[in-house]
Amino acid sequence: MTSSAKGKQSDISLAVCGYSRVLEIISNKWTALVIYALENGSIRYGEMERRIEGISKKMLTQTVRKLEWNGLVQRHITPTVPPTVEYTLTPLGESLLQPMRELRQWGRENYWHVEAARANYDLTYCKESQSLTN
Amino acid sequence: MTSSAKGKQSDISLAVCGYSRVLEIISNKWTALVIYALENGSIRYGEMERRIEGISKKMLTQTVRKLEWNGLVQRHITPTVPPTVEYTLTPLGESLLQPMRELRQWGRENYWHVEAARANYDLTYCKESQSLTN
DNA sequence: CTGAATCCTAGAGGATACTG
DNA sequence: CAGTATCCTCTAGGATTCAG
Repeated sequence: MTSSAKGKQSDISLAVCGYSRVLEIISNKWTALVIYALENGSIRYGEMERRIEGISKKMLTQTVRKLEWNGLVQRHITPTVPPTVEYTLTPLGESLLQPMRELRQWGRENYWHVEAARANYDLTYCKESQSLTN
Repeated sequence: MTSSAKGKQSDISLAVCGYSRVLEIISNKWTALVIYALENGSIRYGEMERRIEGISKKMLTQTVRKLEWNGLVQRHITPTVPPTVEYTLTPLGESLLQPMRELRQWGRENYWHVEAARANYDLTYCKESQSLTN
């Protein structure tokens, strides 16, 4: 529609695309897992660290800070000694849960198709192992 | 539920999480835009290049190849001179459109909230400019 | 027209040590 | 407990050139 008559130029742009805006927010390595950990309610820093396999303090803090910066997560400090810090999804963050759940659902249902396609591609074009796999 | 009685150990894992599996597929810089370009049917290489603002041949080819590898896109070559190459979403690729549209919709509706949250965060914690913005 | 091959840089992310 | 601060590696992605 945009390119109906004359204007055949680029109509798809990183800066404008809604996909890209969301991906800019959730496409980091650990972001989805942190949201995942928060989807059932508030949780403390240490428990997130324990629940998310393989995450380091640095990456956890960095991820959770960016989420807070984006307004998806609320950080609440109780000034005890030692400190107690609770993280919670904001309403904005919760509104993202539904679309993300659908994505997760797609992954659960279809990932085996993806793996099959990869195996087939490699077999077809590479004969033996590797290619895009390694 | 998984960690009800005793097992308080990590129950969220990159290797298993459905989110992460999907993100592994669509979280590259140009992937979403390429799928976007394909959502209304087959399209040729050159037209994708023209429609997607700022993409280079290298990245277009790389992105589209990975999509093909994952079974989301079908590549069809007509051996004319010069060659004609058509790209089309496979049924698997089309099945991803719905969840992605919801993500895009979320972005369109809520991105301004995100920007507002960022501005507020920066104002609160940094007084002046930069922080995570730069 | 549709790529492949090189070279290069910025930044994401890991390992480790230290702290209020 | 909940982080900071450094240092270092690795690779996604850009620029450019060549080719069937």
